[in-house]
Amino acid sequence: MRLSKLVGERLKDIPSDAKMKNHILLLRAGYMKQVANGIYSLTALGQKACLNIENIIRDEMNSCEGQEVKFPVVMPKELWDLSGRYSSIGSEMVRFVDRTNRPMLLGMTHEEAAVHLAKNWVNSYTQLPCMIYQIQTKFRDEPRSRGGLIRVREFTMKDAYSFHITQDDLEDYYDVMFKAYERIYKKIGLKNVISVKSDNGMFGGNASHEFMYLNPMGEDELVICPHCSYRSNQEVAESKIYEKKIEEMLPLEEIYTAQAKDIAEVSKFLKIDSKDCVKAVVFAIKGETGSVVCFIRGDREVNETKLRKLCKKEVVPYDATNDSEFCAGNIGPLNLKAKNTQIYFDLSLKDRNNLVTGANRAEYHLVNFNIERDYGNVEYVDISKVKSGDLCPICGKELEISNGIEIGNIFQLGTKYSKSMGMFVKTKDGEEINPIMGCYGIGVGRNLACVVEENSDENGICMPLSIAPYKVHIVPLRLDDDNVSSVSSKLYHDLQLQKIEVLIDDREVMAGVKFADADLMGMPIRVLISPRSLKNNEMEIKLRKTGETIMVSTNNALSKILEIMDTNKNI
RNA sequence: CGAAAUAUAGCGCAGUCCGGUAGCGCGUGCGGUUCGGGACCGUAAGGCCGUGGGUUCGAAUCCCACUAUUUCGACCA
Repeated sequence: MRLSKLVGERLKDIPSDAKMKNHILLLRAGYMKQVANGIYSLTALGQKACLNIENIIRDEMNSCEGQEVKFPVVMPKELWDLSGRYSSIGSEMVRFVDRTNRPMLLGMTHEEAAVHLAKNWVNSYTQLPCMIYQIQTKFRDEPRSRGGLIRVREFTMKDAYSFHITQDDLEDYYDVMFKAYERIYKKIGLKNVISVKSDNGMFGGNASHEFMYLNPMGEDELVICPHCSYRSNQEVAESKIYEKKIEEMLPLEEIYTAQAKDIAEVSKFLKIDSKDCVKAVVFAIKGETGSVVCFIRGDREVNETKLRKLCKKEVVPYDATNDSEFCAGNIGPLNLKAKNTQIYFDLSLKDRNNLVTGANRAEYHLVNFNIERDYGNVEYVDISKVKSGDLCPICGKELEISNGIEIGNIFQLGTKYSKSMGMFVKTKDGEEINPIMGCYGIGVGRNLACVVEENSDENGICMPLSIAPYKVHIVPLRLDDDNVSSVSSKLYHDLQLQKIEVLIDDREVMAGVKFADADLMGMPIRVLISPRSLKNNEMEIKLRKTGETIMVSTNNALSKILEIMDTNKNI
């Protein structure tokens, strides 16, 4: 490709909308252009990089006996009614009607399509296990996209679906996919990746893991044990937070606490540790009247995912300030007047006494509150977020919290979809069962964004060889020099004959401009051809990532480039 | 969906307070001098000032509504 013809402008200024490094660089280097909120066009650079990632994924899926298929982007409502997800998924799914007024939707995931495709020709255990996958556009009407390709509404993703007779068989295959994912991240140039236990969310099912690219800008909070293998998404993380503090019970007393409302104010007012306070957190139930009140130790936060699972309702944080049912700022278990309320006590309150809690009366709190003595026996449940310094549920040592970007996930679905959609296979014994399913996703663009996040410097992107849109970037200086012109165009054609993707900077501009653009776009191998080096019949090969420079004779340039590409798969 | 900000040339921005027919830098075309890290000189093109309404002799500027984008929060496989 001739750079002068390459569509997509390179920007000197930082686009004012971009915050994350990958977003800034992909825009500045001309890999993509925003069309609308969370919707981008890719240029040839962006598309080639994505295709390279897709092909790495494709190879790995094929090596796991996957069969590449293609599901439709648009599906009829009835298909999704079978699984119940047409109604259970909210406005992130785009719904519309076709011209005959038939309700349709845009695919945001394809479990239903996968079962629909497989159910009619998979009838016997002899056909299982099998896996089908696709690489295709998904649309999710995200309420808030951000970070360039990190979180978008329209994106390309590989999604795979496997079918099994037994749970053991699924687990074996799950492990095969787990390892394939690890190879994929390594190949595309992402090192800082870990896997964590995750929530099953709208998929339902049993075990699931997310692959996380560790990054402080990541939207997911991860709980990691540095001492053992425990790694979990905060949503489902557990910890030992049990800190007994049992003293002689003192008499319950109502005291004036003025305007002190939140835990920070109350503990400061009373000069006590926030761990000795009972925090009340109120949630509303989506689509229903009534509320959920959680009591938790003052220094801790409620994990909404855990709470949702526990009460089996969609709960959302609720501002009780103007609700006369509650005396906001002074809510406590004792004398709580609110009706139609579920109450939960977090484990963090167990075996602690002489606590401070709201008196359900403005400007008053109770001190020396002892749950069993003053309120009664309660069942303590785990609804707490894990905090840094909590103890690992496996090894008991201190946990750490990190942020990560989800770059892939694998789920054990169980029979949720095969059952609801009536897919049956006959076992060896002639029994008809619903096959057990797994599903496995990777977002292509998000992975590209993470690769750029990890592989860049102050001058621009350092594309890994494996996914670089062009492997070699020829930079001829002084194209008005006949020798430079002919030597560089010969190398250009020779590389093309070798089927190597090559970019040549055929613009008659100053050296600095060419260098800056080459750094920005980030092709891994740069070949500099100039009158100066040609005097010695040489050209200069420079590796973008390491800065390493190799002088090579004109005759040996091609073979040297091939050698570099062969031996430096990791540049 | 809640809070805030922004919207002027391809990109980055000034002009808005205090109304008088739009400017800077980069980029782009042309001519020239340069040219191994974004060089310089000259010259030219490029804007319905987000959209709609209002006030006014006159609106980028004041008022109202809407829309889009961004940030924070809510939400989210």
